[in-house]
Amino acid sequence: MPELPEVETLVRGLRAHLIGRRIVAVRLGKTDFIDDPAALERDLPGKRIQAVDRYGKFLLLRLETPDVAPKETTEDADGRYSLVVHLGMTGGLTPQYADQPVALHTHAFFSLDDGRELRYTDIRRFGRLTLVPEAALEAFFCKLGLDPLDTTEEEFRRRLAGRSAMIKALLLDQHNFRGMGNIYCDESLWRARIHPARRAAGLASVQVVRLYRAIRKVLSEAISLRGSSVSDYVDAEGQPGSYQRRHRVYQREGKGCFRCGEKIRRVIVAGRSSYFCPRCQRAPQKRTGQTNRDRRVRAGTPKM
DNA sequence: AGCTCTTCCTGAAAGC
DNA sequence: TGCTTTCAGGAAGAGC
Repeated sequence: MPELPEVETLVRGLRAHLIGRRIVAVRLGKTDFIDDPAALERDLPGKRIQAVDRYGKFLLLRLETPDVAPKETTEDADGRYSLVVHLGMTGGLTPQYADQPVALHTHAFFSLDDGRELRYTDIRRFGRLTLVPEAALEAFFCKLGLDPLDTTEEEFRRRLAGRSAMIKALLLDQHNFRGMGNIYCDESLWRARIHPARRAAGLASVQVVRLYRAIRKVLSEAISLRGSSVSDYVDAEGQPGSYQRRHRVYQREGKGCFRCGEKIRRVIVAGRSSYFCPRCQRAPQKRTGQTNRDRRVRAGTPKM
């Protein structure tokens, strides 16, 4: 599933193919995951791809209208849009020659001026395609949290301070940090030796620092290995990544921990399968005879 | 406001 | 063997 390292790898690959290309036609299949299909068909043809960027797990094709007359005074006269793409679980974006066979579940074709077409495939259609005017881009992204690779230790600590939610839920929530999904949360928590169900507010300072470093290490190693291919993720050339070979816990239930040999276990945390080592990552206190009220009081803010 | 659970979708894998 | 059920998960939205 595409998370930060996979989207980053795809973005880097797409740049070589797409920058400077012009979209000449748009064809759509199923459109229930596209915010405004008519807008894509109407506004994309003629636009030139000026840049390809990533924001969290979002991919942006930055577009402009070539040779636009400055005297034109309609609202979108400068033609500055971004096609914003979220790959969801199974989304893929690959440039292909028009005569190459079309993969199943291909729902969007963007014909380019070099005879190729950029194809969007998405088996489960958890992805999203939206055309966002330049002026609305900031608002579109304003709710997203910090990029973990561009965050200081102090900012990271502050973002978790006083939060009573489980640490994994906070890391998965894109409003806190943008880009991490199930794989990289589990891998980072294993590396930091923190159980996914631990409450953020209950973590020791040293643990928070360890987590901060673990996340950055895991994400940057994953980028350098071109991401993890566990289901069907492939890059712009259709090639899989190789970070899945470095996974220490993800989908390793019952296998030995790389640190201590204990059998990796799986529990549901934040509605997700969560893999961890029961010896290296100590579970939070059991609820033995403790009432809900006791727990609320203990998790609350410290007395002044 | 903060937190947690449910829902969407398809195909692979497990269960009977 | 063949059919049915379960599971996987990003993020919006509901509910507490």
